[in-house]
Amino acid sequence: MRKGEETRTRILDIAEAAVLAKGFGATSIDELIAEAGITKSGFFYHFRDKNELAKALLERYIENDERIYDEIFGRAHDLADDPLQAFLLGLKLLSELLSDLPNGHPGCLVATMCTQERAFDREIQEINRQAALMWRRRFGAMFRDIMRHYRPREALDADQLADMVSTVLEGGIVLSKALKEPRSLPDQLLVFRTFVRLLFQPIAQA
Amino acid sequence: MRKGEETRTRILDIAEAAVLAKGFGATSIDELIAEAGITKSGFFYHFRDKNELAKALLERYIENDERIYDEIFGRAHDLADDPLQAFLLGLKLLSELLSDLPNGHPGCLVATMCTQERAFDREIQEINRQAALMWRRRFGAMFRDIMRHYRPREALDADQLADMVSTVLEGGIVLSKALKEPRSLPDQLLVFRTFVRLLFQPIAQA
DNA sequence: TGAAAACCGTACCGGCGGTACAGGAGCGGA
DNA sequence: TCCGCTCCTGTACCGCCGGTACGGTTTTCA
Repeated sequence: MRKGEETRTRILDIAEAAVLAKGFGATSIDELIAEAGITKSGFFYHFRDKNELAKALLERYIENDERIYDEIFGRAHDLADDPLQAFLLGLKLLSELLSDLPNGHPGCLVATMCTQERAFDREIQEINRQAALMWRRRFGAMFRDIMRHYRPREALDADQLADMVSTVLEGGIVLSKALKEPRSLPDQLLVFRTFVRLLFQPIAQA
Repeated sequence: MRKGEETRTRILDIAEAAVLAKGFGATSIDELIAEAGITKSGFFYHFRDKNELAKALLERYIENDERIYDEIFGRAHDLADDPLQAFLLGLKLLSELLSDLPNGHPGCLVATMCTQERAFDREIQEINRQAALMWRRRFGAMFRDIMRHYRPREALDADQLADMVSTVLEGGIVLSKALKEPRSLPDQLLVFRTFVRLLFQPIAQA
């Protein structure tokens, strides 16, 4: 029904913000229901327990994440025919999008859930793993496409390069938060972009 | 006194492992004292509250971290005169050290504490920030030294390059955990190493 | 040997995750 | 119109956990 979905979404919205700000353990159900204006029974009507909240939160987060990547790199591929140029443009668009977040990136749920591994069940760990594999497939395909047109100056594995995108994003988020410098994340992404450009730059002749 | 220090260290050892495995919130004091073989009173004799435990944990972790970097890059600088070769060697040594960890990297306390930001007080956030700044200073100095001898193929800021080391390490840890592939972290470090080598590679002439 | 350090034991508090269960408002369809 | 389903509310309760309070005891070192 409509009403139920709306309440459930509201709980997820509130929970996501709280979890990214304070961590999962420090986010209490009492706090969520107070902000959502429902009772404890209402909460447990929607989620069997806190772990199921985590699962729903994670699934929704990953789905949204994928949508953003689809959009950005889709647009990049529309604007540039060449796979390398499209990828470099995508990185730039992503960097700009991250710059425009007023308070910096709110944090990655995948990261928060795997820094607290054993606090969650195996199902969640598996969802997390699949998310990372999806990133690898996505960017791996792009690098393979690039490599069909450009010869890299150094022999690097497409999957490892793909993982580098995730690494820089996750690491950049951590560093931005630690340093309290929101610019670090988009900047790091641009540094990586320079590396990629360098890697596929044709050898200058004459 | 001596005995007190030993008990305190034992608590920290147990806590560190538990926090890295389950997160700070999911680590209970009851659990720690059971494993340490002491009582609750004993715990609170050593630490005023859980936050002070976190602080001690973080400080000890960072200290140890710095010591490892000192050792590895110190050794690299002993083995290679050239600053670039020394840095590249240091990255390789670090990658090898990370490969040799049987169950992969246990996790970075700096990362876990900043993905759970507001669960801790400002003092801890400041310690975290200082740690990230120390990394920047350390690697920034190395890159500046390298740049005095090599002209980079692309104009990149030494501090941003320094941050890239932290980014790759932190991101690699997250990715390794998410994928459950311990090799990812050392591999990512080697990919970064290739990028650095590429960046400072002299332009080939005929 | 004596004082300080390093605990132990016990009792208690409030918050939180979670359970159980009864009941009720609203709403759509037969 | 009333049945039944969704979507909750209200109340009571449980055990774990962080934390406090405080008196007593052992251990250690000067």
